[in-house]
Amino acid sequence: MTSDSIWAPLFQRLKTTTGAADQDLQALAALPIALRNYRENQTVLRDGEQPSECCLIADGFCVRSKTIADGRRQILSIHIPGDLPNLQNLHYGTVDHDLVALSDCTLGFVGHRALKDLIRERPGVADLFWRDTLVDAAISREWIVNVGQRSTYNRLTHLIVELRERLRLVGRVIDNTFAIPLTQEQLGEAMGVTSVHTNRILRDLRVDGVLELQRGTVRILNEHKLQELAQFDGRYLHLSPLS
Amino acid sequence: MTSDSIWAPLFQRLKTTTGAADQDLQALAALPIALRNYRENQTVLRDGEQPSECCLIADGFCVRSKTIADGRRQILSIHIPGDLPNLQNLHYGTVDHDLVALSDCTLGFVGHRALKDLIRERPGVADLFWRDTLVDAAISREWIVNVGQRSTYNRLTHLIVELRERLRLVGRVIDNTFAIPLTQEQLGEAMGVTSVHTNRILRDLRVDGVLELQRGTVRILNEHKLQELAQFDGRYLHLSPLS
DNA sequence: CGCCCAACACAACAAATGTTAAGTCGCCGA
DNA sequence: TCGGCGACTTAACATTTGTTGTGTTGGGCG
Repeated sequence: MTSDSIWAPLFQRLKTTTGAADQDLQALAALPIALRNYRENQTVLRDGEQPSECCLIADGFCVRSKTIADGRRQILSIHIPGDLPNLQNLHYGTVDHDLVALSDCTLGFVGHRALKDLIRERPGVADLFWRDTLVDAAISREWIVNVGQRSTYNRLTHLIVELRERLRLVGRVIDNTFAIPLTQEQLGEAMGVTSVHTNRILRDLRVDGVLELQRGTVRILNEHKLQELAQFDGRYLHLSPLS
Repeated sequence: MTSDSIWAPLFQRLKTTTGAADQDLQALAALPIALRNYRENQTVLRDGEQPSECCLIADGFCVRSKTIADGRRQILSIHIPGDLPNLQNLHYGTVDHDLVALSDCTLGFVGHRALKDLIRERPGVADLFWRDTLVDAAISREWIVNVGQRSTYNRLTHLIVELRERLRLVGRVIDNTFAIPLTQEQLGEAMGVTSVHTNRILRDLRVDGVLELQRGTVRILNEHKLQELAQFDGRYLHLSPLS
């Protein structure tokens, strides 16, 4: 994997969603970055750890998750190529959740020292990163709405539409088909329901001709119905520089 | 209200949770700030708005909330004196939720221009603010866990314990009694359940001798039971500079 | 090739939560 | 002082979701 292809999804996203200056991106691309491969289900960061690097997802899918005392697990966010899932550790030491690879992944690691120096040197980079963490927070808030208020049926479509919009940004949607490499158990953990119930809802969506999910790939059967169910308003993704 | 008392809760929190430099705090206190009073239920920021100021809660309680198409509402976070609930608008223009006063409130408003200048001039202030938004995000993630995985009974105790810890930081807990000025309907909106069910759970907690909630004030009846139910692990609040 | 195991599928029943409806309480303003 | 209204309380019933259990499927690996 070349330096270009490591940074490509992040830069692609930043260029369309922010007014990122080319010099700032070049400065990023010049950072020393260590590539590491993770396998499906491998833990990248563990709750309580104090990492000294931030990671960039170059390829593959990861999730943030938390496990509570009785063993139940909640998936907090799904991360895709171009995401920086632990920028927050630049400002506080301890991760308060797990980061787990959903699929085989390639991650790039950049040391805090180098990042902090770059941020001081280039306020534009600080702005890009800060904004990125704020959009991440906005996505978390919408996730709360999804889990708290939408019916499971609508909830699943909303989750899928959000993921599709984010995957589009980094060129991962082809022919309206895209990867969502979560098992039904994991989808349930993302939605706050059991795998049995997730299975019920997926069957309903299939029977109703809305969408199909097979071996980690979504196929949209009826875009109109999908939109109607998801009630997706993407403003919270802040896709344009001024929004 | 004097300039001191406006900034006091924020400074109190920053001093214990971060290694805030006195000069940075003094620079903050010197910012031009416009006080405005809001009444119970008054909307401070409306979804879709493009504010040109950030606000500081000097006194009172606010909530962030989102309303979906069918009218259901989800409360996303509870904000207390010392909170900066819309710092994110420094980096993207549009608010993607409502901010509503729960009680009569006094808010201080500082213009984006002045804040941005200060941030450029004093990287220490930028760090304080960035960290603040990151802790806000961590609280949102725990909120997802609460709504997604905990039983309603445990969920309510967790919400209450979190609020107590945050209120303690700004000196708003006296004799283990503190304000939580949400109606049962609003508590339900925070937890993703109906007001009827909230009422049931509150009765159970009262009958079980855990806590009582009357006219917006919590009284803890059995601290040990409360802890057991809430399973509260405050690490996500990042209360000390190194955590 | 055939075994094995995780993921998927689905049914029956149990538990949690929502809905609707009714009545009570307590405060504020006319 | 009284009336009204929003918040609280509770019950009965409906619906959603969880639990348990039992098969099936499909792909990796000896």
